[in-house]
Amino acid sequence: MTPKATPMFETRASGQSSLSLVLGLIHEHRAMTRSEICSLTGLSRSTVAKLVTTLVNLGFASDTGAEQIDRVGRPSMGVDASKEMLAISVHPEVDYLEVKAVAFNGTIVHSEKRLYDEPVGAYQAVDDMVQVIDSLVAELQASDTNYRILGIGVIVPGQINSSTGIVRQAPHLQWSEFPIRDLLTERLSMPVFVANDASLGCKAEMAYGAAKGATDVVYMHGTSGIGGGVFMNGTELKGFRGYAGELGHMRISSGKELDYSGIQGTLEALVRRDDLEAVLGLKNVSDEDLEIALLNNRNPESTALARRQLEALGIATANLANIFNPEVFVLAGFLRFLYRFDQNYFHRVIKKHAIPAVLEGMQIFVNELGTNSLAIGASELVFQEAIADPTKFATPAK
Amino acid sequence: MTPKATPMFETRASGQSSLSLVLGLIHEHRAMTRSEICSLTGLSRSTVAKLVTTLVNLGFASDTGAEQIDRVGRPSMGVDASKEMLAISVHPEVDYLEVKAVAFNGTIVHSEKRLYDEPVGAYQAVDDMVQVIDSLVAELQASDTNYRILGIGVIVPGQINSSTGIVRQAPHLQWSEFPIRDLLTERLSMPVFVANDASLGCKAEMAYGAAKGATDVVYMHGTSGIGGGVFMNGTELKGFRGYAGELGHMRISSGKELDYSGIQGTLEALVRRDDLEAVLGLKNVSDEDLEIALLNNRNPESTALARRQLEALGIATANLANIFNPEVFVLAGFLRFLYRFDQNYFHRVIKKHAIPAVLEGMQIFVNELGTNSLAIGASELVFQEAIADPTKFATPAK
DNA sequence: CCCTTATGTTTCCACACGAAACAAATAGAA
DNA sequence: TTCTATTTGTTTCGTGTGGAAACATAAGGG
Repeated sequence: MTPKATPMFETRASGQSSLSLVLGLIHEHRAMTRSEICSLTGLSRSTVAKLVTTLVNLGFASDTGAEQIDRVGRPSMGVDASKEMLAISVHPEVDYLEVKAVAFNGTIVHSEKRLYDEPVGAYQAVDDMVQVIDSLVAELQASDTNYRILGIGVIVPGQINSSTGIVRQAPHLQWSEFPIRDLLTERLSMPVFVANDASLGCKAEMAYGAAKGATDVVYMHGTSGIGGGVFMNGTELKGFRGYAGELGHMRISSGKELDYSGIQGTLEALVRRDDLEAVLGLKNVSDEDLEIALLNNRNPESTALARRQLEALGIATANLANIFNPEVFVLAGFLRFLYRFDQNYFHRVIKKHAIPAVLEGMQIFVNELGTNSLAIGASELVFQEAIADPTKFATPAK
Repeated sequence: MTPKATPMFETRASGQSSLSLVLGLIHEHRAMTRSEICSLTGLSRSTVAKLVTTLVNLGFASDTGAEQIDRVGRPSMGVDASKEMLAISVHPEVDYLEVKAVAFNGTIVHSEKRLYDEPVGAYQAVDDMVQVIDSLVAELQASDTNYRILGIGVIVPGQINSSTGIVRQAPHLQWSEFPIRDLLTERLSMPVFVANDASLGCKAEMAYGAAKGATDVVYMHGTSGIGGGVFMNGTELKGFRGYAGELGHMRISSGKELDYSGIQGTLEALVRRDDLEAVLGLKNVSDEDLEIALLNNRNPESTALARRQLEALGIATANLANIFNPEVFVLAGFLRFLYRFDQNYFHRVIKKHAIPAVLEGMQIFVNELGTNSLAIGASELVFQEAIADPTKFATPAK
């Protein structure tokens, strides 16, 4: 019964300060005027002025001159999100390692890809990451722009516990129980954040893509398996240990087909990219080529298979609609063109299996963001942390 | 592009003020000392003193004398959650209308039940509610204790849009598109909050029952259908329009059995209370009687049926575990004794269909709270609102 | 050139919270 | 009993966040 010294809650900071609020808006809009900030936040002009100047001093934003013409009244002054504050995204895959640098205003400042002929082990991959990032950091610091790096965002194609930063299982990479975050933090001496690839794809689509403006989003990404990301009321569903969103393992049929985890009748077992390749006589082709082949060669076999897969996907989608009542569904990866193959049929299946109430106003989209989507999601991992506590991430400025 | 006058966010109040924080703790603990508040919140003694006195002035708490002996140092002063601040819970069902008054400290101050011989229409039900509540209010105000009523919490056995307060569909009551909240608000001139019964059961179990302390909880309640409630990271999953959590309509089999909504192969179609009654030769018996019959008459037919149902329930649970990665599952209603019938079998089914990571540390419980669980959940609806903004709900005090 | 409108700027004020010094109430030791 | 250590309540004062109001400034329109 001795009173503990450690408080249960952070007294302040739970209340997202106005500084964070404004910084978040600037990041989201990339550029806006002071008066827009006033009307969006409800803060007074005096307060906004103070906040913006501190943000400029911290380096998160830059003051642009008076903008906007053509309206009565004194023109408001513009604020831009910083082009110099960076987050570095790291994406290890079976056959490559991709590293990008994303600025606070969303532009991709740097992008490089190291190809692998054969799979490398987890520790080797970390060595490579460190090497690539170190040389990138050196290069950036040598440049004339005053770049400052806030942290690293790692994109993991597998199950990850985001609070401990340990990769639980990444089947394709063949990593398991790998403490990637701590290893990188130690060797890079920068804040490192780690998340699942589908979750990051969803985050990016919500920020700047198909699900822009929506707060309740379910995202399904088909590669070899089917990964998922779910955001409810604007925040990600993480679950107890951080493994929430394993949508591919949902069982929807009593059939005996096995998925990659050896579980029967799951979505992943019924909707398979390699089956689509096989029926079209293809193997290991790119998404683009598979899309063209599927949409342009409509023969009875491929149509039957696509329909079977669409039915399974539709049942899963209806289930998820009943469970989550999302505003937007986003289909990415090969689900994107499976959907396009016959979207009317897909909608019919959903209508049959979902209760009508949850379908009201629900929208289904395919992903809009292309190759940079994961990098942007990973940068968001870093930036959201910085936005939550701008002063912590303050670099002394030159 | 004209700047809107209405701010997107409430500037303050988004940051749960310390006043709310402390009030929430007092409500949760029912009684605690000032020093406990200090150590739990990390607030300073001076701040806690100020906050507590304002809460006492607002009527949410009462100062008790110095308590706790047997330890060195000046004894800390106690604070009790108010016994006089009330929320009224209203529960319309097919054959009864139940109204209770719950105090801010969790005690049930009043409880009454009006039985119906035959189903009444929605408007008749509202008339009855108003009548019962009006006379209850009169009675409470006549009493010597200085009761103050903060609001009404309505328990709806059906789909409800909690933001608009419109009952979308309540199959048993045969209500549909019924704007119950606005009707009651108008006629009672008190804040009225409305929510689904399963959601309220879950809320109550999380606050004071089987799921106490957990933040990620999935709750399934079996009556005639199967209702669900999901809380992730401490907040309820509502979805876009507020219909999230329709767990009973999850499709888990390709069979042709239909559920109450005419959808095939769903959990609700496979796990049915009336089938259990039928195999035991019963009809319209209470949960208690059905539990006794099921657990004590283990014949081959009932065992086979219960196992089939347990398998379906297990698959559904595994699906939900994959999707949500919850910390705690709570089974209520007839699922409670279906689970008890053979919980080992149930666990085996789950293990077969869920990915191992999500089962780590996951616990399955049956509901602990009894008859007052829904009333407590409904009161929580009102109290949480009051806690979020105590000054708004301040009654002038006598 | 004035008037209206919308914005930036400055000053002052309210409020929430904390730190520090002091007072009070306990248990245990001398 | 008396003194000390310990814990908590109380009071005072300082700090930081944000707002209101008055004023200055930059547009467009007559």
